[in-house]
Amino acid sequence: MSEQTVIVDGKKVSADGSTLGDFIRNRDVIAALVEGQAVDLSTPAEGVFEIQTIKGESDQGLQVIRHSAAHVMAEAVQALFPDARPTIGPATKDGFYYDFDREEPFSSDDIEAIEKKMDELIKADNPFIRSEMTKAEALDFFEGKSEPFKVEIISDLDEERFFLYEQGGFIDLCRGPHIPSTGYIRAFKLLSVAGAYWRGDENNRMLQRIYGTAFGSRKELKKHLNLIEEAKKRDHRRLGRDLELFMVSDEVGPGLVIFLPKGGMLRNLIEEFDRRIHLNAGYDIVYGPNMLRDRAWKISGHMDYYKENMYFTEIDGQTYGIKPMNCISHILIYKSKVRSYRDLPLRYFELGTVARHEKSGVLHGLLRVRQFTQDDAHIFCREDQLLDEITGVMAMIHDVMDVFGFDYAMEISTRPDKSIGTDHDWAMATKALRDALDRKGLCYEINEGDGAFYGPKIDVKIKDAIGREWQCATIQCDFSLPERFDMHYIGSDGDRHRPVMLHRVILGTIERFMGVLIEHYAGAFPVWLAPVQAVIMNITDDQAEYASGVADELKKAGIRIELDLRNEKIGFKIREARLKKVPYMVVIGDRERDDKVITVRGRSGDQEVMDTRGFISAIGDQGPKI
RNA sequence: GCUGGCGUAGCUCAACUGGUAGAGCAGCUGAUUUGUAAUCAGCAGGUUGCGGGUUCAAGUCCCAUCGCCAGCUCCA
Repeated sequence: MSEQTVIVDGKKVSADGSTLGDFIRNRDVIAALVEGQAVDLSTPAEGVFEIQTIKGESDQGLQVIRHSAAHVMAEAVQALFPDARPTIGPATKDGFYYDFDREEPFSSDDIEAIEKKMDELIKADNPFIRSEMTKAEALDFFEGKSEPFKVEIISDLDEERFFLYEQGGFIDLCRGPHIPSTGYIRAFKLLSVAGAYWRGDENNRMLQRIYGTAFGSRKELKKHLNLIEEAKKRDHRRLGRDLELFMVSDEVGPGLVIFLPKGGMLRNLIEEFDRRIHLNAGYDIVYGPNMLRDRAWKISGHMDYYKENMYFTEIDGQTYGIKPMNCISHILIYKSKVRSYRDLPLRYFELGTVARHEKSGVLHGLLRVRQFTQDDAHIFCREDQLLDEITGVMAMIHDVMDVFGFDYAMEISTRPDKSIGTDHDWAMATKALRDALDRKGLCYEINEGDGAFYGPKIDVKIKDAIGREWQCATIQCDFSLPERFDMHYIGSDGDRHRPVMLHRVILGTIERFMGVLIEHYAGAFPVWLAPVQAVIMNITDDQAEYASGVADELKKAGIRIELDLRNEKIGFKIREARLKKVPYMVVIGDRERDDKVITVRGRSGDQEVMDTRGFISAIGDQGPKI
């Protein structure tokens, strides 16, 4: 061992050391970056000149801690349940999991026992020791341990060197890096057990996945657990019931939503806004029927590719399919007469209600249902108009998300292996999608090969209360349907040409959008969306008449109000209005009646005395400027 | 659809190892006329999701079915 100097986070550190860890005297540091690569602190220091430290609180550090926690969990499971075969156990966005193959399911008692065992293992502070094997050695080793899943992983990988990590008595195949020793895990919690298919394929065996999370400190962990609790309070299914927005009924069936009066009002406000922006953007409003003869679905290809997801009925010996999409009618509208190149683009908009037979396990409140209404439109244009049209749609999406205050992420999905359309079509359309985003300077991810078989698409995702992402807006190019329905227009050259077709939604579906919206606002909708904008409440019966007069005046001005004349204390009425998240409470006592004014109390508790007219104009100013 | 968990009053939850289904809130009635997050009292509310079975006896145990929840797969 000889003295060596390494630059650690820009500072020179000299030490007699053989590993990177010898140059760091800080238990917050759990790994290091060498030439941009994350490595263990046990990595030999020989030949290393400069490192950056990775601390437990950093995103990268959390990943390392969580991944290591997964290993410790696997060790605990192996110790307690030797029959459980380990498979894989990565870190995730906010935790980790490990999948096991075991006949008997893990019970909540088992989870508790595993957690306890992990505590022991962490206390033991066993070091993570890295070693290396050739492919043959690794295969031999895991075959010897009867771990078929590891053997499968190794066989499928096209690499020669394999790395293993050992801590305590547990050895796992792993690239690393890991924390120096188990004691570096300062705060973790196991959260749930669920099934998961081996390698994510539903044809494979179902494994048991144990979810957990870990943080750099107990405080951070507690914060995270609180966040989950808070998110539960925002759950749109709970708020939907508490605020009397919607319901689902066993008699009606799963995935079928009934909107209650307040939810109906909210929906109506959203739809009115939606129609308005589409009219402004040059769309025509159209309506198609909810069921169409099977002949139409045969032409569209749905009978071949989408039949399992459709509902059918028979009328006069003819088969009809309930529409799972709105395109067919729009195409038929296009084809109802000969189109000239001068007519294009044509934009048909419909709040179209569709029905899809979703698998029972995926239904989720308003976010995943079996009958829903899309704010759907189909744009038919010439190739040279495609970029402008996509740009126009992106602008609408931007404006609408801005109105509601949503952050969103975008993805472009490109040509899949199985697809139709020419190379020219795909290249041209994919370029148009990219150019539209680039033109607006928007960031996006590319999902190679994830497009529809009939064309590339842009997906827009917004987040719900607990960070789950939901697809709302989407723009899809379609080379299939114009072909199948033999659509055309007459060009300036007098020849027939095939139009380009875009499917697009802005809100996506009204149901889902409302679900995300409820969670986004935690039920406290902005004034322009609030089903009830104000509750008028009197203090005693003496002001009932005056309060009714105020209520009439507000109602006449189009303000959505409720009149609370019940024989209850004002504190009780205010409490109720607050629980219902009503934006304004109009309090009327003797003072207000005598002075012919009202006292308006906002959500935050601030109050202002004003006359009715002033209140009306204040509320009227709060809608989006469109 | 798959794996696991769970279904008790409108809502939130009780009911020890099988032994007469309870409470709070909401609702209704009455009293109270009240100034900014819960006034008091009384009443009513259930074939324990639905259907079988075991047992002297089932909310509780078993089977089946419907639904809900978490995750997986799929998807707007």
